[in-house]
Amino acid sequence: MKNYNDTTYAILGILTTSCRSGYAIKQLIDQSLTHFWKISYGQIYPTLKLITEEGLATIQSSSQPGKPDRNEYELTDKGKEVLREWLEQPIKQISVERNEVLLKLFFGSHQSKQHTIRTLQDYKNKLEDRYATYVGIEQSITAHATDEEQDVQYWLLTLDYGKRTTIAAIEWCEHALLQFNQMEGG
Amino acid sequence: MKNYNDTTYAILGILTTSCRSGYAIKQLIDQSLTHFWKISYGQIYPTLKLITEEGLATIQSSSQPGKPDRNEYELTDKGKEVLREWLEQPIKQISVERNEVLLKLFFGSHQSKQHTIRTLQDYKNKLEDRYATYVGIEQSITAHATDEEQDVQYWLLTLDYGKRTTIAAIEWCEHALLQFNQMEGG
DNA sequence: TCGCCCATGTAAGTTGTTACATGATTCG
DNA sequence: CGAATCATGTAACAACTTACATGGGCGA
Repeated sequence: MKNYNDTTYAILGILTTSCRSGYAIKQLIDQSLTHFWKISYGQIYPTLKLITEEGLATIQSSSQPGKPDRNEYELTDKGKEVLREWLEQPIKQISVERNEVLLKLFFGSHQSKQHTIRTLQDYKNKLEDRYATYVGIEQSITAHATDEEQDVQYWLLTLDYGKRTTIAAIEWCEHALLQFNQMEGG
Repeated sequence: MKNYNDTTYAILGILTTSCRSGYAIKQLIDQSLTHFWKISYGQIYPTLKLITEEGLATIQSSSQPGKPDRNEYELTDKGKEVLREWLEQPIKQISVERNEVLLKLFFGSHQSKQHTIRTLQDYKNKLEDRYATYVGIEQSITAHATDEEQDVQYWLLTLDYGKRTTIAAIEWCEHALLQFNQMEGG
């Protein structure tokens, strides 16, 4: 069985939900996967084309009153099989997340403490915004939890991951800030 | 002042330490920055070339007994200035880390619980390995803490970040596993 | 009419990895 | 002599972003 990249599998997975067009896929990602996956249109449309060419999905044009036509994609049996195979494959090596703040902090001795403190405070604020976003997504998922109930518990679990690791990062910021502020005062 | 990408700044920063050749940069990254930054030779050497062309560093060939010659780079005043400017710039939007496990879990309803449990357990093991790696790096930094003492506290802070967020991820795994195992039993 | 949402798509550019090529020295 | 480490570099490819092009409908 041929291998595709994770972005292709992400799109195959989304096509199992009620989001079936390029535009709808982008919306779902921006609303519900944004904490661990992002895709731009520049990837979505070419990938949908590839998926169709490979026989993993079929395309139907659908017209809706008051809105432009949209191309709706539906997974074929082969497409479902490819998705299932990927799901059952063991995970690859976990990847390193590049972190600009840590990179700057690594070279922090070439900077004033004031600047380091400012960077940390800025990071903490951004993390708190992120946490608030997660709570928002959580609420909107729980609110719309009528139709696809089986998926909801999985979606909430991915959010819980985001919340927990974000809290840990915020606590680290607080700890680091305390350390630098003590230096200042001492 | 011209803008470069973060990888270029990472290399400029490393050139402030005792690592001054492409090979030594790669070693430092693999040993001490590996938890939040990775660069391949395919990027290091072209970037060093760029840095030299831009007048941010000068190059001297240095011969050592018993080893091949190496190109040693040294930051110019302009190079130091560019680094300092970057350090003082406010951080950009914090980026999303792509997570294959979360992506699979998001589509977990298309999979058996056994497979989900296996994926989570596998992930937990990998996270525990990662944690052990961090402790190892921490010990080697503390052990070699004689010369560049001012940098050490910053380096340890970046490791603390890695440790804290990894623990949070491990705890999430345990929580998720508990949830699925209860379903199994109940 | 202007701006916004809906909707699809492409081209150019950036960034990065992998695999390869080369070659010296040291150690077993 | 073979393997490992030290050392530099490039070419091909993969992945992804940004900016642009296009155009219909709707509401203020």
